[in-house]
Amino acid sequence: MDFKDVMDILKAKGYKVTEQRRAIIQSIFKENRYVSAKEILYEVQHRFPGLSFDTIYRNLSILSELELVEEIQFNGEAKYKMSCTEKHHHHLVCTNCGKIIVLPECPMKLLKDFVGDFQVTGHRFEIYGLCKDCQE
Amino acid sequence: MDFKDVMDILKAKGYKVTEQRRAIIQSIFKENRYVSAKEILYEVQHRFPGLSFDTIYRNLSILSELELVEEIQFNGEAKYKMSCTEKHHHHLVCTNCGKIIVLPECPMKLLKDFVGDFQVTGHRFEIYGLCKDCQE
DNA sequence: ATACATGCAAACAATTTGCATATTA
DNA sequence: TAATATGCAAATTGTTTGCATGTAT
Repeated sequence: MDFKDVMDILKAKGYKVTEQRRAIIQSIFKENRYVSAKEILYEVQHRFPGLSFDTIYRNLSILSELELVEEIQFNGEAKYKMSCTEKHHHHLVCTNCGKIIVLPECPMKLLKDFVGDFQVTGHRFEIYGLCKDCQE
Repeated sequence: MDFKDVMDILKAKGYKVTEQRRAIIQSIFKENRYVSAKEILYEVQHRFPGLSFDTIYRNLSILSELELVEEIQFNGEAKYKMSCTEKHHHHLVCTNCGKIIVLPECPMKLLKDFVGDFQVTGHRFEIYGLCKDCQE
């Protein structure tokens, strides 16, 4: 899944291709890590000085609805990256810069038998740390 | 670790034992699940009609600092439960009422070899679902 | 032309802070 | 009495919404 695929999905759903939308999505794609609305704004404002948070949030909300982005909370602030479409997997996440590394195993296999009478709707597994560059 | 232990730790750190603090901490203890600041307020306001969010947040912040509570984010809202002191473990969490069940395995054992040059500071593993009572 | 997008300003909700007063040790 | 806590009000931060205008189809 690349930039063009995402835009095609949006088009197919009736959403329009605007300069701002392209810039926002490209900006998220460019980083292989989780970015906040604020980081996206700073990035995109170079080209679109008038661009504001509403537009970013509205676009993030559409992308989220269509599951085209993955969302994570870092102390009360949401950060986003484009969804991976490879098979189900988990991440090692740098808590400083948001950088991610894909983990090779899903731990759910260990736990199939322990959910009791819960109706499982999802799970989250993330390892946090500092990447090489952020270890100062 | 019970209520008295927590109060003793606070006392030892120079924090004072007030009626409100006791009520807040007791209210979190009483529920074996994650509760929000709002839920704590509603609970405790019966006995302390004047009690306000600032006091709850200030207390949660102290408890968090001392790692006496565990925190989780449910769509932008923080929820808390008293820390478990048993050995390291993970939870099955009901996304509707915050109820938790302790899981018997930590998946980190599967993944020791894959962290590369990350300096690991922590990990999170949670299974989400609906508990029996919330499946309507 | 019509529907969807944007930008502005204003609204919101969760959380935090300054300050005067009250309470604990 | 000295240090910490509380309550109030107001500020802050992240996010959302109403509305008029602009732009893509």
